[in-house]
Amino acid sequence: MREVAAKAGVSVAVVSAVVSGGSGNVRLSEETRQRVLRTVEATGYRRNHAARALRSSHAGVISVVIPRVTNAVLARAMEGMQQLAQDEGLVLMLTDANWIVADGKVSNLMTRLSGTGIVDGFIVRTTSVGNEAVADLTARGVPLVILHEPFPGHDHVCVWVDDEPGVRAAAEHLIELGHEHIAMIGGPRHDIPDDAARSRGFRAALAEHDLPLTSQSILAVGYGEAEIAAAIRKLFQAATPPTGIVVDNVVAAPAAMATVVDLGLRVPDDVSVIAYHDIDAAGLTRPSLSTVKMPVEEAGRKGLETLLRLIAGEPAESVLVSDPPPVVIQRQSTAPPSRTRHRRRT
Amino acid sequence: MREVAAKAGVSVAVVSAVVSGGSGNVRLSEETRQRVLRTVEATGYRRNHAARALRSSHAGVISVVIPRVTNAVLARAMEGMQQLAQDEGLVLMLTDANWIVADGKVSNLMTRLSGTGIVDGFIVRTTSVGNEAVADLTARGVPLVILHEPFPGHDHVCVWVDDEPGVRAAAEHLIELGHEHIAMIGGPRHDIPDDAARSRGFRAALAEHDLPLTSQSILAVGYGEAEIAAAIRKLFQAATPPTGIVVDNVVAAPAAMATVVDLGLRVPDDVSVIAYHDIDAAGLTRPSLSTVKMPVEEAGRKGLETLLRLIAGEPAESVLVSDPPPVVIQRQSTAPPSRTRHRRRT
DNA sequence: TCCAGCAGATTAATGGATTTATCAACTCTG
DNA sequence: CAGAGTTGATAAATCCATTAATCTGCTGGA
Repeated sequence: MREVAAKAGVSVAVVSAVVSGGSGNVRLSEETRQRVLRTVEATGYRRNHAARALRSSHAGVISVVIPRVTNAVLARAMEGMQQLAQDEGLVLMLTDANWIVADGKVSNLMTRLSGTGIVDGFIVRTTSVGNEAVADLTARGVPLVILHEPFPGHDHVCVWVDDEPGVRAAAEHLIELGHEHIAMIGGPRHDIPDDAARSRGFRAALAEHDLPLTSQSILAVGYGEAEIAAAIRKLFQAATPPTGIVVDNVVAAPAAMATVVDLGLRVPDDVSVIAYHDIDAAGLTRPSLSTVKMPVEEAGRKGLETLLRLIAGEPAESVLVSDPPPVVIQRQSTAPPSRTRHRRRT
Repeated sequence: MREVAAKAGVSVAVVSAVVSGGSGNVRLSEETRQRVLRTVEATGYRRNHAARALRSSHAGVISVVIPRVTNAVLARAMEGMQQLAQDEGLVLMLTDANWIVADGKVSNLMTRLSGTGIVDGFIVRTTSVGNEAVADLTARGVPLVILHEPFPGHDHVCVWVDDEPGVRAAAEHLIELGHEHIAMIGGPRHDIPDDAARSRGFRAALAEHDLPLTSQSILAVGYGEAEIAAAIRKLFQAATPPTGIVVDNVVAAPAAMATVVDLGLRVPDDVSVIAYHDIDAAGLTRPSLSTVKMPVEEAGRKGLETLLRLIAGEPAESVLVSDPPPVVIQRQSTAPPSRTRHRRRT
């Protein structure tokens, strides 16, 4: 910058003002501005952000940590954040949570990023409040927003879509089609206690239509292939297997569908399947997958908005985004139950 | 840091040495070390990375920019990078290329990150050398590695898997099963000129077995759903439609399979499909997808390794990783061609 | 004519960690 | 016991951009 200033025949303060778009009480004539800009171009000057961050204690970078970067639902949330980030001149930095846990102890990312200067705050997706990293960060007073419904008994700032009406809409779709035996599957075990939103939504839908709810109706098993497969098999070993299944997250749907097919059942003829959350890929399977579209982009945007408030030192509260409301997107995987139930081939 | 130094009764230089693990010619007694560490703990001191980066002109952050963060193949590459990053104490920062292109002009990310201080270098996935951002960065002398085979006539540093034997293995798998009419589909148009590795691999396999290669054998259409669908339809409008298809990237497979199914064709009975690159999700479709597994993790790791060399100012060359060699993973989507060809239902 | 006011620009302090040069005190060695 | 060598630690320069405080002309109004 000193070099640029020298070549342009001005002081560094002027260069700084030009480059950062007018700062402090430094006023510039248009002519000087242009001359400096030309010099910047000519010298190939690049602003040093470390220095900028140091001086202004504001890095302009937000770290987003999610369990799997390939998760398409969270990618949609990030798209929402990105719109706002763009407007605010912020950069989003995505990290897979699995990358930052080494030998059971939490991260690198902690030690490297939580310090001042590199990132201004965190947006984290955890399904468990027990997460060490999150506890540590909040304890240190680092601005942090969790993409999840609020955890009862904890005062983390949480922003996410409202799962209850979403899952309820999924269940109601099946009920409206005429299904009477409906089960729900998926979700990290600790994420679906009896009072969690998804569970509530599912129960509410069934209760409202006087449908039976057994101990087998809700299987919370995590998103692992093997677990999902086992759960599906379990469902169809029951005396009255379901004719409709709500998969509580679309990312668990492939494993669920595969198992259903492997059991010799046809979708939707023998079983209807609807997944919670909508992603593009749902339209590309055969049968394509009916889903419930949630305001995930909006939640992402709201999450960043909330984080920015936190960073600015303003008070911020947890929010459940419910606008626009859940929309059922019917594709090929849901249909009225057939009269003649097919028997499992094996 | 000054505060910590004061409380521990030492100078800031000592604290710096303790925190950064011994630097310069500052020697420490074990006793002092412990005392400082305790003070750091007690005061909740967090190292300011902006200052650190400013002074040492080394941020410890690598920016990875890829077209779609949900791309599972690239996620595998990132896992490879991550191993090395962990060892080196580096942080990887992932950004979706789509997020950083605003109004057709390139980015935010450019202006924000390419300056010194925030990131030390870039690993970029582009399939086109025309990419403005890449050209700009390399012109500015920013350390950058492209995840792609080398672009003829350009001297970018490129690291990737060797597509030629990979695609050849895919085609040979079909040939070994007895297929004689084979087509290849997918890939950005400009990514498959006649002499590109994938094209070469495909041609080589066919040539070696004296199989016909027509103008319809290789359709490079990009990864868009609609384009893929149109290409597949085109294939089956031909006089002698293929009995085997190589989809040149597994991320294009869902759209391809969906279209095949929609045409009333059965996989693998009527058509065998094999995809280039292996991802976990390939095992979860029904029929599950045969693939060719490439050393993608290794390429990712090698890419970062090369970037680090560049950052250190050492010379670095483009590399095509070919160890371990391609492995065909046969699942349900490939089988010998059936004698009695099914006709398209519609 | 004189001064207030303003446009346009400069000076210099600042942020926090790193690192070289330097220093004090102590231990050997011949 | 003098001088060399070592250990343990400090002072101060440095990295680069930001910005509050200041300064210089110049213009318009009284």
